[in-house]
Amino acid sequence: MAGPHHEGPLLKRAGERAPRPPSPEVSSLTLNRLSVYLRSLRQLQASGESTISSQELARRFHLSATQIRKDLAQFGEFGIRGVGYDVALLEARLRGVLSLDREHRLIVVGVGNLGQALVRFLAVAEEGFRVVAAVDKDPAKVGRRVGGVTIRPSKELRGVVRETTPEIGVLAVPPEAAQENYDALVAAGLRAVLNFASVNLRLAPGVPTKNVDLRIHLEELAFLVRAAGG
Amino acid sequence: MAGPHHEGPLLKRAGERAPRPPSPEVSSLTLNRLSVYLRSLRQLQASGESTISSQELARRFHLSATQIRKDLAQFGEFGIRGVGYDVALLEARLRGVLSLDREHRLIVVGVGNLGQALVRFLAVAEEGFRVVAAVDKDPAKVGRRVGGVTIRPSKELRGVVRETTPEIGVLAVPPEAAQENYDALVAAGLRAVLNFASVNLRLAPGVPTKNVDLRIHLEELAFLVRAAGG
DNA sequence: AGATGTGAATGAGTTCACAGCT
DNA sequence: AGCTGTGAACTCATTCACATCT
Repeated sequence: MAGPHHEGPLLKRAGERAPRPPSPEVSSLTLNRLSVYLRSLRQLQASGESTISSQELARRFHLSATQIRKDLAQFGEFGIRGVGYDVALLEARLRGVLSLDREHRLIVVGVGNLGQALVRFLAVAEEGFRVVAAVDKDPAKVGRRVGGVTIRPSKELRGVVRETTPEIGVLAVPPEAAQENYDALVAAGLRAVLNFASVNLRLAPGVPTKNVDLRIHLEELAFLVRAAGG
Repeated sequence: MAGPHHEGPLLKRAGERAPRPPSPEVSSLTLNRLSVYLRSLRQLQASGESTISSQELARRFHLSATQIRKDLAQFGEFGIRGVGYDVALLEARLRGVLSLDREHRLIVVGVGNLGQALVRFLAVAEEGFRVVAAVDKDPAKVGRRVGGVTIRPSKELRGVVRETTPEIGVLAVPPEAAQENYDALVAAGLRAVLNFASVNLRLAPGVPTKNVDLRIHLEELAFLVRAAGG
């Protein structure tokens, strides 16, 4: 899982002109590592490094050199043999692969504790993603502004989506409301969903969905603490 | 790896008297699915079901029957051939396996947007886990109460840990402060860490650590949206 | 010389298919 | 008869080892 359990189908196609035409499906694991590589490259860029080998990248960020090369190989040839990778170039390429060269618009559904924190967090920190709308069922919350957006009623979801054209829905409602809100997001035309509710959603085909479940992580740690002799 | 990148080592040992003495290491994937099964069983219990087969469990919650049986097999024999599983019994067993039969104490480090939401979320919603302390570097935040705990200064971490004896640390500080705070948690004797900062931590051996990285999930969805023809 | 990119080998995880119990 | 529990087959992921290029 990252989000561990059931997730949306993975589909093909890589970076636009990258020499990997009808490549096979890319795994979630690989994609998630690309994000990690990208983050690491940004850090290198910030500290002025211009070139790096897979080995050095691995050493500095606790990764595997072979795996870096294998992962990158799925999207093209980005390095120079005998030299390594140009930091700025690889960074740009990975951004292209992950389609971070354009902005992704988000709508947050459910503005409780978590939803509110997510709106603020995303509003501030997350370059490449922008919260364009938020809805909540509770009339008391409607009209309030959070992190630059005004909360609208859940019932108007469809209209809000038409007006603000988000492509990714962020579900932060209580578990019992998750499925209906998920279905509503799909019906409204959202292209992907990030789900924070602790439920096994019945997924719509063609709408990639990732689950983030705090409780699952805590329970894993609870097990590991005891397994380690706690 | 569900939490995608580097994570702590997995260790052995299952449910106390379960007939699986020195079982091999349990994978993160299996553990995370156990959490899902447990959640599903709770729901069945709530709706009054007393017995269920792996097949029916799979059908209702979009899981795999074989996988349920294989996962459970790592910890003992919990079912009755020809019949299925006793819902209440299996629920109790899984809680035992995951060591949810006792309370796990948490300390939250960093009480910004996310940290605050986490404290409140955990304070309210998460049975089996309890936030016993929160610390923050910012003197302006110190002394304020959030979700039942009073924020204390990060500098007093060691003392706070001695007083409140948490076993799991929840890291919700900015990326640049993550490593030092992680190290401080380890030094203070925490047994596990749930990290929300976007960094590749240099992990302490013997301290299981899970990363939850919002940005990684969003980037995966960004890729998938385009791959699906967006 | 030195690093990439990659086929082959290994390992991990899932699914199949059925023996064995109730 | 029906469902669990599990070895065997298979699929997916990682690592090895080296041919290839600069």
